[in-house]
Amino acid sequence: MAFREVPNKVDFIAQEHDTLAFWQQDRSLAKLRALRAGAKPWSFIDGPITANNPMGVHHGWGRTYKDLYNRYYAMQGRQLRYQQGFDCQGLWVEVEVEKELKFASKRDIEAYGLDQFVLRCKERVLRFAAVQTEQSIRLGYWMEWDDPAQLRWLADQLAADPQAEIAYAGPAGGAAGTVEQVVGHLGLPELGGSYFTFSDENNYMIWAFLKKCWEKGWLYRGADSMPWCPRCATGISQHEIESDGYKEVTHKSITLRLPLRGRQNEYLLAWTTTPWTLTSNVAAAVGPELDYVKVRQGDDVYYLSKGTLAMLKGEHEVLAELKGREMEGWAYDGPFDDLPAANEPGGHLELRDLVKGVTQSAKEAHRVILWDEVGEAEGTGIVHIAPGAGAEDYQLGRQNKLPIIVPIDDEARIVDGFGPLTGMTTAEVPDTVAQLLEQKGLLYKYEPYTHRYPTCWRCKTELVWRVVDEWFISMGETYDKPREQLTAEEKANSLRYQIMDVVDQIRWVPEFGHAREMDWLRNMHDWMISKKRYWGLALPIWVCDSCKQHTVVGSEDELAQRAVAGYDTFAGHTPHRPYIDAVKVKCEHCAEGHMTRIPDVGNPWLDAGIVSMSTLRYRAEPEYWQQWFPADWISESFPGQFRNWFYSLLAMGTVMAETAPFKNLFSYSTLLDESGEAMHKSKGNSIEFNEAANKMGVDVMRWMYCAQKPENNLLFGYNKADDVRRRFLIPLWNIYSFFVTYARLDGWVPSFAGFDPNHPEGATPSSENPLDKWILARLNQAVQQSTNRLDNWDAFGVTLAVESLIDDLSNWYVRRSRRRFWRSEQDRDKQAAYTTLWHVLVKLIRTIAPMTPFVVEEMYQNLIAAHADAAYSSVHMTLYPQADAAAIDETLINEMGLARQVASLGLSARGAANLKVRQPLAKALVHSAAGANQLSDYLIEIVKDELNVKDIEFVQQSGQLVTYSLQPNNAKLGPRFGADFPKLRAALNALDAAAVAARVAAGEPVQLTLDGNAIELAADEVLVNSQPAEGLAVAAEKGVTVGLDTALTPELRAEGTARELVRRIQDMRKKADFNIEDRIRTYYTAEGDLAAVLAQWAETIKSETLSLELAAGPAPAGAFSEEHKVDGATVTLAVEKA
RNA sequence: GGGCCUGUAGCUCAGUUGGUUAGAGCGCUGUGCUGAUAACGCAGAGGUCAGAGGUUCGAAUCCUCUCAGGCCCA
Repeated sequence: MAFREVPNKVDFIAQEHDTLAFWQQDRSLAKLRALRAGAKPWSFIDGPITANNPMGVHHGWGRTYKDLYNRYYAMQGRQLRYQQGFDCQGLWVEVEVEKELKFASKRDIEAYGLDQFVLRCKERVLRFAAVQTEQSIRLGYWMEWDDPAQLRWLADQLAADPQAEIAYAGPAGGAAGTVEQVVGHLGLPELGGSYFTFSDENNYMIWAFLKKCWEKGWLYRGADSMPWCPRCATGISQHEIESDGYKEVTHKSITLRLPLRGRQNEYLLAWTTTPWTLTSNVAAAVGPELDYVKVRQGDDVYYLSKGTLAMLKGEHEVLAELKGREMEGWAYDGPFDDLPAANEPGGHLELRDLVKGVTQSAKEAHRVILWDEVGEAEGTGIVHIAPGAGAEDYQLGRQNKLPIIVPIDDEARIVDGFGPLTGMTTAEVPDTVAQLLEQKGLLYKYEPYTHRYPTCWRCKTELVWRVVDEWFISMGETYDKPREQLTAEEKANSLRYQIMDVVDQIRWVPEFGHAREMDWLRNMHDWMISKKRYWGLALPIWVCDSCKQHTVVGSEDELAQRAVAGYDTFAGHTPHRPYIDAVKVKCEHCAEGHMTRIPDVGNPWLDAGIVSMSTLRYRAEPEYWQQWFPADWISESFPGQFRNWFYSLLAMGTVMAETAPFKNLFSYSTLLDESGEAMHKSKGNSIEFNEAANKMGVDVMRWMYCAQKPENNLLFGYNKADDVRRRFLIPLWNIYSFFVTYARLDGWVPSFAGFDPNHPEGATPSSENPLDKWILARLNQAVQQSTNRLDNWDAFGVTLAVESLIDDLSNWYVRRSRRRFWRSEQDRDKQAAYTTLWHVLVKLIRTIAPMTPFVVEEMYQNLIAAHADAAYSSVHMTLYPQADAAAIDETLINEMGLARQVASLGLSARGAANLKVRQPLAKALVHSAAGANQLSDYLIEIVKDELNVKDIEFVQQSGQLVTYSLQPNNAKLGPRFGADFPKLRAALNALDAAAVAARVAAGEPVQLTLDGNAIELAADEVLVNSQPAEGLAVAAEKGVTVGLDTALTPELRAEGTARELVRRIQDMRKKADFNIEDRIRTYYTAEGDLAAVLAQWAETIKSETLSLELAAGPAPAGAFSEEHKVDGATVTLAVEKA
């Protein structure tokens, strides 16, 4: 059966949709899985994608890598799991649901009802999981996907009645139960499909992890001063204050006078941009080594740093200078010592544990403390310290055993104990604070100040700092000694170092990933895992109502056993708020106490980090887990993930398995727009995934992602896509189209004797034709390189090898082979050409199948599947091509390189001499300094044809053609002569270059004298360069020189004219809209020389233009006729179909 | 302040273990060729390899410092 016709212009995007439909109808992935069942596993764990919005083109980048290595290892015969996952729990979902419901604060959520709110969160996750599933399928990401329609149906059911009984069929099985229960089982073995981090198993697996941490003593309740969003009423971790979490804000800054106790009319000058924190002032910090000055202004004396003197208003007189450390301990009066909060021993806060042992009140504690970080860039060099209202302040407060005043509640309202300020928000107080200070005579300056200030990454509300209680996983000590000197005991006590050991077991790509993860581990604080919100992992921590002790529950079974009340309310629900909160647990510390779950939910990186356990059935099927853990490979982008997913995977893997949860980690950089700016919806420069897929096509996107060094930022856009299409996809398609067009004309079909469906192109064909041998050598070279590159997670290297091969195929092999395909006789050489090109195409598309799965599938269907009964239905079921090392003829590759170089130089020489290629020339002279300067006859024929010369002559020495210069072979002689190298170079230059060139060309050694000593250099230690002699049509490059004999005989002139006429007639055929194979009749009326040429070259002209007749005389009516000027004479030409 | 990454032609980027005259694509200019494809060839202009110092016979490449941009930590 002949090949199906291939249009040379094709709608790649429409074709991709057809291919998607084919894969679905063919059930290609299921067939592939069946083929690989029982084979050696290749374990990939997909990091969960946040199912909260449609995916972006940056996800496309990562998912392309994931899919391509999955496909590559499937082609290496390995068995895969094909499970990707959705990240489902956490504040990001809450915030979007709040937006949908138009909520302004946490109170709105509580009024709405926690159970309903949690349902809305689950619903949203399911709907966006459906969207992302569709998008990922569009990208060609082969995974065991849930049916998006089914996911949407589940969301609808959840909204209608979560307790309704339903039956549900997942990709791998079915289950029945309430909607809520089914949703809680998504991704589990009985259903198959994507994993969801809100699943029961994921949550309970984290319980097991936390229980283990608890038992080891690593899980503890602590407190921290943290950035806090008053609108979300929750802490924001430092991680979440990204660069765009800052915005330019103008605040009212206050400079105030702090009266020094026991020094009449002397004041510290302190400055702040957050007036509300003055309510909680406890201390004033100075830099110990900073220079301070004592200045007089009127009757008052001020202290401030020397470098900030300019901030003083009005005249001043410097009285003295002193170092900050001399001021340590000076006591002063605080700005709000009249308020109750300043008079409480230990300060004013709920978390009394934090100030255990602190007996002073803030009023009693006010004093100057030292702090190395104090600077003079702004303010007065004296920093007001409020340990309850700032991060560094809190640390300093703890170090100096200061009282702590926490002035605000979770919505940034001033709490009781602050007199007239109580009840106001932090945003409202500046004017009042300034007024009160003015009344007390403490205000020095009150003016606007513009600076970058952190805001909530979700709602852009300005953040405040609060001291709150949170739960932490201890990272352990950071010891001040090299890691290898730690004792076993020290390591056992420190999770930090255990993780570091695990990091060493992993191959990081790029390599600097190792250093980054280590840096993160060295510096990271204890891991805060709690969040005061609603939708997320229910932290399995219960606190006793009477004795206040804590306990941790490690599984659903343990919960059932230990429950003493409220279990009925919870039963049948997923372990989420509010139902889980109803369960009371018996206290193990005091006899009769009931324990209540703390209301906090978990950090979502717990959800993501546990998947190397939860999705691999750690609890239910240890053998299965053993088989698939650790992952062979994981991948995410590196900004952020070293401290997020990579970290949480490592931490949890280390705790649970004491080993690396993955063996290889591949990471990549950031996707930006084409001008290098971050993509932002608000900036209008972002490109939606769907838009990109439907405008540029997915194969183009995928190749663009691959053709990029992953450690560099990817500049993504339509121009780059156009470039990729023109450089890669279109040439590939045109080669294919060319092949099929001619194979159809000739009725050529491949032979499938000894067909192996795993390697459908079969063994390397044998051909006598050097072009065929050459392209087969290049093909196998590219396959070898590709395999090697992919084995090292280097898709970019593959694109380099493949694009170069496609260029060779398109611009040399096919171009040079065209006439072989055109010839009318079916000889051996033509058969060899078909066999070779078909083989190259099939092996090539299989080499790139992991990267551009769509276009190669289309080609495979036509080139293979339609003809061989035993073929697999999809190219993606075949095994990765094996490079045929015997076919890689390096000598031939080099020779062809020389031939192309000679052709290129010849054309250059023609250009320089203004000799057009249509004009044949008698001879080209070639000189190559490389020594073996011969080309086979066949290659010489090619070069003659390319250059349109009658003869090629290789010359050993050609004084007319070139002059010589000598150079030492640095790589060889550098090491041999070392410091004497410059002398050697000078000595070499002093020799007669032409004479040395002759010896070198003959392979003879060269003698010279160096410092009076005779030296002998081997031929390959001397490099002979040739420069074109002046005034000839000569071009030279890298040791090869080509000269042209420019003398034109009348015969050569006539032939040139004939070729010119052929060209004109061909052009007319095109204009007349004839088909390529149409036979025509050609008529002419010409003068003098032209008439003679037409007569003399009639046979050539006829055969080149498919003219059955070339007749002198006027054209019949209806023929396509044109008048031409050739060589200054006029000729009228006419063509008509025969 | 500390860690990591990046800096090569107008733009986007390659550049292997230190070794001959630092390359490609795009863009620009000129030109040639074509039943050769959405093209292609040849040539030209375009480079302080971010800067300085060092190691070396020899540095885009190795070392130190500085500058600029980015990511992370503080």
